[in-house]
Amino acid sequence: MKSGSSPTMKDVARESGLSLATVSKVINGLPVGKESRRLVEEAIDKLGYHVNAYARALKSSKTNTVALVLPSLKHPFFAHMADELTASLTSVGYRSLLMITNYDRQAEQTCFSMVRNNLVDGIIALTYNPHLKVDESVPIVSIDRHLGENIPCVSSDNYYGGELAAKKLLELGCRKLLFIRISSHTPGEPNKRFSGFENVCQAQGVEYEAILLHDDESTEPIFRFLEEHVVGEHPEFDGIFCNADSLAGKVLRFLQQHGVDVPGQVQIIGYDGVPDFFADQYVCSTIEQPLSQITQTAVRLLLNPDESSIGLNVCLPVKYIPGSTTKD
Amino acid sequence: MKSGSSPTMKDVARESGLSLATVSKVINGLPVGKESRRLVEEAIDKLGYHVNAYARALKSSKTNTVALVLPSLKHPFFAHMADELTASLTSVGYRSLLMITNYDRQAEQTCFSMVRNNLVDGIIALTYNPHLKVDESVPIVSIDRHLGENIPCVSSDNYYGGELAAKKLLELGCRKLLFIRISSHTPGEPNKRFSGFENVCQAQGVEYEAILLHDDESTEPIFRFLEEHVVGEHPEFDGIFCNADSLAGKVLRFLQQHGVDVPGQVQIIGYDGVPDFFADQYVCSTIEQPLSQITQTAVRLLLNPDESSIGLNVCLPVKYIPGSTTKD
DNA sequence: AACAATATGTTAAACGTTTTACACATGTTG
DNA sequence: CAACATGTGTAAAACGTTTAACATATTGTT
Repeated sequence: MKSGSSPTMKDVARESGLSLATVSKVINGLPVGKESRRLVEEAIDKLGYHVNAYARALKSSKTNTVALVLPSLKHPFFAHMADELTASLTSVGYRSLLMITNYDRQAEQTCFSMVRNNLVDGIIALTYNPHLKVDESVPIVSIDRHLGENIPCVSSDNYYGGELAAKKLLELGCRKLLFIRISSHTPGEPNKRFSGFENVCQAQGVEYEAILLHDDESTEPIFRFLEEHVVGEHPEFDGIFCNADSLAGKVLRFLQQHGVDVPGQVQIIGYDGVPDFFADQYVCSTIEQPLSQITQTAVRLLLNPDESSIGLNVCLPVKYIPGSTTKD
Repeated sequence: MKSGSSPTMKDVARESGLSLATVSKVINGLPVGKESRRLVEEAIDKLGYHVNAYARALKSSKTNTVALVLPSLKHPFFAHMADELTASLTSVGYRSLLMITNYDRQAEQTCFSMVRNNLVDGIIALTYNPHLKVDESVPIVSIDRHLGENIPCVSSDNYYGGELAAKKLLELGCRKLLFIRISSHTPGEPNKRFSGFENVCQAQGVEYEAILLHDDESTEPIFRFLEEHVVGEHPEFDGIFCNADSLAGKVLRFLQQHGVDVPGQVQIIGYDGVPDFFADQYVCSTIEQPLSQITQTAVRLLLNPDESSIGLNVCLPVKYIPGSTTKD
């Protein structure tokens, strides 16, 4: 073994007096004589041998690495997602290659191209680019968005989540509902939250209004709307559903600063259900996404594509979590 | 090219009628005839060739990948750190291999062993294990902790941060200070926050007390202490310095729930300076760590170890950020 | 005692790059 | 016109594994 560089299987073979193939077998847990195994293991210990992942990947075209393509880690929901995905992957012997896109379509495309045909065994992605060119040569699992006919997608039950929020608000005595939605320009599963919400309102003949904000715009218009229709003695709306806790947090703060009593006059329900790390509690009443289930399912779907028990598209149950912004 | 598998340099060579070596030169931007370059590039486009990162890494022992070893992404500070580290690395053509340790010493060791001698070109780590065996064969940059004589460490100016907090509280009229510290069992740079704090108090002859909580313990004892010495008509302490915003957030909430007027009766300063994502503002008055500088320095230090302008140990300036928990 | 059958090892050819040493024109110089 | 620098391209040997195909030793069966 040349000093400075690390020991290879060849060195182990020489040290143990056995052949390269035998060493390989020991390393990979293939059947090998008891005595030989001992000799090889001793040599490995003595030399401090570690398998070279790159040589192995080259030969076996198996990298044991999965790319995680996420918009940002500044949003706690995505940060938690990355945390749990990595944990899931680690527990089954995989590594995570982290790629952050900053919600940029070009960057998303770059990620998908970079991993083309090598580098990773699969991709778990949460993307927005509607024209994403996906290469079928690498298995992909998408979160919250359909990327193509054959690409598995896992999401929470957004439609039901929307229904649930509307139902809860009505149950809690609200008479006129407001849906505030911040959304990308891309059609994705989360848009179904609105359908569910609308459906309940219409079925129950309840008045409602919905305002939409694109994620590349300022939140100003929303605040102006609130100022005009909610702030004051007699708010026009007494129940607000926001399609993200982060948005709900801002709405809550704005209303509080403008003297609106939450949940007294107006009740608010958000979506996502990531606890606020600092306060160690939920920011507001919310529809909680089953984050652990989502990540675990994504990993399973990616690594066992044939496991027929899970479908191609998985929709996981959401749960209502009462918090400080509703009367329950 | 066999169908199903991806094209290799060999295929490109055949397609372009040139040799393997020439193709390699084109790919790596080495000098090559104009016409040859064109032919090769055409063939690459036509076949959709992508270089195999593993073969390249094997041959050149350069992976263009850096391991990020962090305790968790559930804590926004670390999440932001991962986000920015990845951005920095991406901007210079590197990839991030994400490894989460969950503050577990064994897991930390596993990470350090896994990357041994291959897999990555370097490690950026924030660890707690005091007995971490580090292998000098891979360049390491440590954050907030000295890992060894030759291992660069980058941190914020913790000592000055502690001083600053004490000075500010005194400036704002506090008479008796409380330092609440949550800490791992490992001696690390952040412990200097206390020294700085203590130093100012002693120099100015101000009364103070410090309580310590290990990060594997419940926060109960702290709450009991607060209940006994702070809650009530006449709080014994009128200025509290917490060595983390997350801790400060909990203290703040506890005091508010028990009727203490913050910042009226008691003022609080935290440490870290990560804005609360939901509220879109700082949780409390705080000593802000220069996160971007930390991450950028870590990356520079890792990739240009010889650049003598940066020292082996870098200590970056902190800043006081007034917030809702102090009177300024 | 002869011969399968089985257990255990070995040899050598891949995997897809990079890179050193070399070959061959072509043009330049004394 | 020999001698030589220069510009371009090629051949072939690595890098450290995995794995098929093969060799040899061991055991059991008649």
